[in-house]
Amino acid sequence: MKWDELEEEPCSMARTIGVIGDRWTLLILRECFLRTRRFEGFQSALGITRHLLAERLKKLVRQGVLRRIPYQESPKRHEYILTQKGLDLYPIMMALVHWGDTHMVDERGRPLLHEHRECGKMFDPVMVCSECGEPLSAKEVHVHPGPGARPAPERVLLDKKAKPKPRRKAA
Amino acid sequence: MKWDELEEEPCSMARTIGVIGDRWTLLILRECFLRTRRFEGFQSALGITRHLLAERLKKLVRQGVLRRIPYQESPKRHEYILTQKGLDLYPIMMALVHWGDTHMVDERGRPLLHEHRECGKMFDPVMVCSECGEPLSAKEVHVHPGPGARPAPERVLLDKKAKPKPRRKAA
DNA sequence: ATTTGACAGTTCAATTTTAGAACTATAGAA
DNA sequence: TTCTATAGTTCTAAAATTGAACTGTCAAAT
Repeated sequence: MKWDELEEEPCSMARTIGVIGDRWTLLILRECFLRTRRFEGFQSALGITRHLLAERLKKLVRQGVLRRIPYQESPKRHEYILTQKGLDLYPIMMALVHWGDTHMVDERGRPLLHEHRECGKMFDPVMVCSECGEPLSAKEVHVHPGPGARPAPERVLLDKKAKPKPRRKAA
Repeated sequence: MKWDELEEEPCSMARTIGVIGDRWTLLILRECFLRTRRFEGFQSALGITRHLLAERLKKLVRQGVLRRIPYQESPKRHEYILTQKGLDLYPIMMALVHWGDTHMVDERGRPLLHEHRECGKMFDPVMVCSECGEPLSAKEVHVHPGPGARPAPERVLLDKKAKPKPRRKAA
């Protein structure tokens, strides 16, 4: 599968993955949220090769996640700043951090704590329903086709083949 | 950077990325949440090469995100089921979908709608503070080192170098 | 006036990953 | 016996990534 194909898929997750779904891009975005703005800053913080960094930054700019803003003339220098589209990635970042905090910490505990300015407390992010405010879990959610739904060709194929499905003696 | 190194980093996000931070793994997990359980199911839904699929499934099992459960003897066949650790990835998945819904839809609209069983309504996921319940945004959150924090070697280096930082004439 | 250093890239060979396709193995069904 | 379904494994070619060096601009230091 080529990368650009992902963005064409009738699936919001696939499209998002097409934009930010690789290791380096996610780490670059982490740095963005930690206030890194310049090429050298990203490079030395991450140890990414300059080649890849240049490429990834270009892509993020092309996608409208970052904006390339001059901060100096002669020689021309630019900073990479999160757009609103980029800032909207925050829940994804926090969700990644929180899962790591929950399932990937060692004896030493969490590397970072997060303080909510509004209430002044250290917090965890919680994902809730926009309608009733209750916390969400996979089992309470049902999926329906939306207006942008299209049958994926392979699925159609599968469905057509969906014969009686012989179940053999269970384990 | 090697993949295993990511899991060693003093950063929950990097560790999470080490486990699920590549295109195919994320797409495989999408299928898991859509109730796909078997090798062929993943393969035909995604069009991933069988080689990579086998590898990714193995890794997810090793990481405790999926469990490999026999559903049939002779020939031995297994299903891949989300563990609790895997189910806990749900907020990440929803955050990815929601960003795509917000920023990557075409004229046709959303490919999928989500219904919350509790309240019966179509919803969007919202990330809120566990302490005060208010929605979160990047600017309201401050980061502090936690018990598991370690100075990254490169950062230390950077800090030492952090000289007055000559600013040249602005743009 | 020349050298040094910071910054933001670009280029290129070597290595690693991924894609695509074919192949293996088991066992029930036709 | 042959066909099909399932779950892989193996192999080569193509693509992506790494590591390291190189380019170019300008300010500051010598």
